[in-house]
Amino acid sequence: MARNTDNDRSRLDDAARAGWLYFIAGNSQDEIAKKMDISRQSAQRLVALATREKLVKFKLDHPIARCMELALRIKDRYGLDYCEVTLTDPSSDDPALGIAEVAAAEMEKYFKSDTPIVMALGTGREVRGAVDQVPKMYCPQHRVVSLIGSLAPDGSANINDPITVISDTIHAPRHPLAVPVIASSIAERDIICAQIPIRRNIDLAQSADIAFIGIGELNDTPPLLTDGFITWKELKSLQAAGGAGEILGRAFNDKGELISGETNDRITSVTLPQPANRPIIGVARGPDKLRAISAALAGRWVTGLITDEWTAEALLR
Amino acid sequence: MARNTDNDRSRLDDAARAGWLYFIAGNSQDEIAKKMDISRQSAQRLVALATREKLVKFKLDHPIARCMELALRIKDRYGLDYCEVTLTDPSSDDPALGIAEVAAAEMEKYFKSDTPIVMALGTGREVRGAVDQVPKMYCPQHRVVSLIGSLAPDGSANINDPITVISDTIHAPRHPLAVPVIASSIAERDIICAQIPIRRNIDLAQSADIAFIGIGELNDTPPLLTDGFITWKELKSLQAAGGAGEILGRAFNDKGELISGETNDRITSVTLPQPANRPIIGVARGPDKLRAISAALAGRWVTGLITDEWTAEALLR
DNA sequence: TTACTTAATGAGCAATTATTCGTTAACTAT
DNA sequence: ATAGTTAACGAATAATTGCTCATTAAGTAA
Repeated sequence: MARNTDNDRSRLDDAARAGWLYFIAGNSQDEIAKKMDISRQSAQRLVALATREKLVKFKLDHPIARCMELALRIKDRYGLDYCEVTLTDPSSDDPALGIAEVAAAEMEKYFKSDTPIVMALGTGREVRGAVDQVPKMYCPQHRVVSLIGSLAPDGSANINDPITVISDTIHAPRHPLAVPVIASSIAERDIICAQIPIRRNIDLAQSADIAFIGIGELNDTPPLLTDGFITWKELKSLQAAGGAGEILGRAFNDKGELISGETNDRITSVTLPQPANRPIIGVARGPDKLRAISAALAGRWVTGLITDEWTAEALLR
Repeated sequence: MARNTDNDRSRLDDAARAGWLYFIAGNSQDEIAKKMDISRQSAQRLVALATREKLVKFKLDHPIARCMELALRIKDRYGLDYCEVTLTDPSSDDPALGIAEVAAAEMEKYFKSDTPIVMALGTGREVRGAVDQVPKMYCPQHRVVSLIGSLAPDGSANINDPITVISDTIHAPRHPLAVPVIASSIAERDIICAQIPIRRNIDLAQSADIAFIGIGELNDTPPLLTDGFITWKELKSLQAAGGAGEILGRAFNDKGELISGETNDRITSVTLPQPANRPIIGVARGPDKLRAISAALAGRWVTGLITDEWTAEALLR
């Protein structure tokens, strides 16, 4: 069990202090140990804790020519308003590595605005990774709204919903969508979405000033399946219908056209305009998602893309 | 001699790439070496270059209870609108360590504004350190203006003037004050300051939305002396008149009252309102400056202060 | 071309940092 | 109170990183 929170807090304080001395003041862990009057090992542990808990953030502030060029070409080729390309670590399989940091910086930019905005968020590891990177801020003027249900198939609410996290981070009111992602029938979907509070959130989400969404793959192990939102049979039938990817649970083919029927009819998530007519930023990278991203761009589901070097190069081939 | 710039650029690109793989992707230098197909030592050098050139920025994102509390008490005690307290590295003698990063973040906040602002800057290592930390941005809507002359005693223009640097960093028009810091006589000062272009800049600076200034000490080795702006004799006479510190070259006593006569009459720098009636942030820390900071606060020369834990504690004693 | 200067390189070594493991301390639930 | 569980700790050691130095490559001036 965890000790009391006070203890945790002061330990994090110590970690922050150690991390500061290490990264900003450039001390060795030995020096930190002396200054904080702890053992060298403890100093090491505090520094590790500070990085693990992301108390210390690293930011790369240099325009890498190759990435700039790729971003420009992607924007041009796919008619995007916005594109950001970050580096690739070929050996990492973290689907959010790099792009999460960039997406977080972009989100932060919006939050810094004085005029109130509404930000809509999807789910997925990329969006989740991004909200984790946003620094603590105080902006009660903004609102954050979910684009997709937060109830797991077993009915449990997802406490780690990006909306919950970001709302706590920036101290803004949240509007989660407390509904199952996929209803058991079309009729049920209609009933759920017709409920006044739900309806209101959906309306809010549809009028959001900016949206960040993941783009999901529909190969044999998509999160949709492994998280239990759809069955193996449903996946197979989406694939058979030409499913290339999904956004907010809605599957589309390689041209980016919605697949009709199947689970698509029972999805409760917010319907995005196609082609996108307001800022919708897709956050995705990696070989697994290449086909899905390409299809999403073809279908003009997004107006912006945050991806990595490898994916950008592949998209341009 | 330096090789061509293209070479430098691509080396910095490589450095950024290595730094990214190291700090963000968490690779070891060995792994980086393999991925970039260079030797381990080269990888190490690139990572070092990336940190040295500040391509990778470290940011601490955790409210350290002690610093928050000190900031609150300073604000309260000295009637400031704004105060930020950062950590202290007792063994470092860098006068800007820590506070430069905080000041840079604060500047960035202003620059992120869409509505055009005018930012006025003083000189000194703290302000210089801060502008060095501001990331590249594109904000031609803002203007930056100097509060103090940029001509050294020998008549040479200071290419490393904070105004020049920040103007390049954020791509905003600059308004330097191309005059000697101290004129040789009161009459000369008046003539210099009456020139139309100079006059215009001074007016602009006086209407700035925000100003960041250093606070200088008047002990036996102040930068004013070592940089040759004033003579040993002038320093002694300022000290004899009770000089406790200086802002923009103007000396004041422990109560923060301007010393009359002496070099103060020949200073060409912009006159700040006393007490300050618009946002003026002082950036200073350290035992050497304690007396000067205390005097500046007493005289209400600033509405905000960025300092460190040690100085904050000392100011509250 | 030749001599000279500067920068980049890799080897070897020193210093620092990370991990593992056994022990102790602190809390929890009975 | 007591057994059980978890976190923190320091020692030892493994791994990584930083530095020095001799050498090579590349550019520069005569």
